Amino acid sequence: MSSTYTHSKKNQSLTKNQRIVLDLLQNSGEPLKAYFILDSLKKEGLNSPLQVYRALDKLVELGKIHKIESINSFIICNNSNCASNTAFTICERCGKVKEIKNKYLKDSVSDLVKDNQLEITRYNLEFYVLCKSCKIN
Amino acid sequence: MSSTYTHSKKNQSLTKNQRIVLDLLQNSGEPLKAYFILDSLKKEGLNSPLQVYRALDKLVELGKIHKIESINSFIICNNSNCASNTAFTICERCGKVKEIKNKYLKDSVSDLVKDNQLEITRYNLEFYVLCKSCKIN
DNA sequence: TTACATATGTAATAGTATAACATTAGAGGT
DNA sequence: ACCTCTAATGTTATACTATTACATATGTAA
Repeated sequence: MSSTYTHSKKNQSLTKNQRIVLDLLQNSGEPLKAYFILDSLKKEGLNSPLQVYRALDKLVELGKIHKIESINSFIICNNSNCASNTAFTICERCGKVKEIKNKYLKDSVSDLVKDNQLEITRYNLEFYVLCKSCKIN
Repeated sequence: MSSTYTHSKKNQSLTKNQRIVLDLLQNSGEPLKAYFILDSLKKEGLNSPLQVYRALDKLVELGKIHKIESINSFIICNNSNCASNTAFTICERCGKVKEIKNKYLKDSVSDLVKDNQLEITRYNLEFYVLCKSCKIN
């Protein structure tokens, strides 16, 4: 078996471990934790935490997924080309996470931090909210 | 010995554990990790992780310190009244963390997220930068 | 003083992530 | 086809971060 494993058209050039982790996150759409991913993919041949973390690290580096720091979870990227800059809303009540899609966000954000002694290389923004359905109920 | 332990004028009404943890963070000014705090305060009578985490939780709740999620560290609050909203710069090279002081930040930030289906209850913003001295060297 | 909420102390354990090392696979050049 | 280099893998062990559970003590207010 080839290790680039081009079973699906998408996610070519990924290795098998990277692809099955990405597929799981893609199919889920929700933030998943590393050890949950490990449990879910035992049957696919993932045996150790390190295998999961290595795949996750690579996928984060490629911008295909993001880590949501405050909940130690990983989620499929909902944009394109946002390997370094991320912004999420997290519902305080139900925990639902959505990636904020806003191509102008980066510029706005840069304006916020006006200290020209430093340059922003990347950012991670986590907004806690009451989501629509939790607001109603 | 009273458990409110008003040794210093500041930080009155805190318990002993809360006060020694806060004092350490105040004197340090840098982000510290929970187990580092534990080691540092062994001689003051802190014996277990839980004692540290309980003090940290309370201080975060009071807005006296903040947790920097992406580095699992805690830092003294550099503002006032920002129990729920935090913004930091973190140098990619040297790791130095600074809290962003900007009383207009909250309004600006709210404008960024224009989806009126949801309301922001709090936020945590982590900007990775090259700090002044790392930029030069 | 009673009652209640909050904080403490302690031991055990759960959850998250990386170090170290040996091995294998893929991509490019000759 | 072969060599070489880089990246990924597999495995074991361990380090780091945080919470559960339970018994005890303290502070505050009726």
